[in-house]
Amino acid sequence: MVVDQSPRLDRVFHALAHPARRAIIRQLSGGERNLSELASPLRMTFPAATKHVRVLERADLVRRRVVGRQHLCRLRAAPLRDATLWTEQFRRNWEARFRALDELLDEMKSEEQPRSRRR
Amino acid sequence: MVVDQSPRLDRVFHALAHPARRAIIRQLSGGERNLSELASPLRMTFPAATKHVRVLERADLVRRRVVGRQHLCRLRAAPLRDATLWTEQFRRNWEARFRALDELLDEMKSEEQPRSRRR
DNA sequence: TTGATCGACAACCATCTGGTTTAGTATACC
DNA sequence: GGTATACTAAACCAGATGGTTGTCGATCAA
Repeated sequence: MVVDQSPRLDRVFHALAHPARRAIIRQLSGGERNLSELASPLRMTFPAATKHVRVLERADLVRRRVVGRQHLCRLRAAPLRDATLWTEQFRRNWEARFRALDELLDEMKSEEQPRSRRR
Repeated sequence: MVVDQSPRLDRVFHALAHPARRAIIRQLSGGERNLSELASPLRMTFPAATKHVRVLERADLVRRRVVGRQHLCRLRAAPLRDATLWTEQFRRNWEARFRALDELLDEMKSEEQPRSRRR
């Protein structure tokens, strides 16, 4: 494989590369939102905001369902996982430098579920 | 914070969004390479390839040192860590969907260092 | 010193991005 | 019915992106 051809990853990383789209993701991590709710905190017009949502949809980071006149959006976790796994694969070769990351992730894991340690 | 203003993350995710640049990163995960080595497997001209390297440098994913007429590039892990941490922060809200990721990461961790389990 | 190699730089081009404004459709509400 | 609300779609624009070709400088090696 000469070049890492993966249009899916292209779209995911590209979607994450804009602050407005990361802000949308952050909002959606709190649950479903309609387009007006997503657009209002962004410093741009409504059509511009919906374009960003569309970019997130193309990356499959967001799915929408239509309820009446509202378009409710929700976050999809799988592409975030793919992005993480891509970066994580280099940890093998860069272990020393990544040691701090391991500890951070372990902290996050234990903060989030202090009761049930898996494995 | 209205919008997730972080030009550093912008640059990192943008750098990761092109297959040629991911291929360069993959090559560099095997150790230092000069520009010719990085460019040759890519299906494009040399100047195009060096532009991609420059994008990676702007994201601080790559640093170069000049030795004679060769420019040796090496990977920097910190920005990859930042990217991972950004996506990981949503795992709290999407735990069930991310459970599979935890297991995969644990597998990678144990494959890579089967002897010393930290913590 | 000559030639080959490694790389920078500039100019150019097509396409994509990220924003706007304007106009239009469909649903909900009084 | 009439009006506000939620959203789409199209046209337009400036600037960024991703590629090319051509020219040049510096270093290594014979």
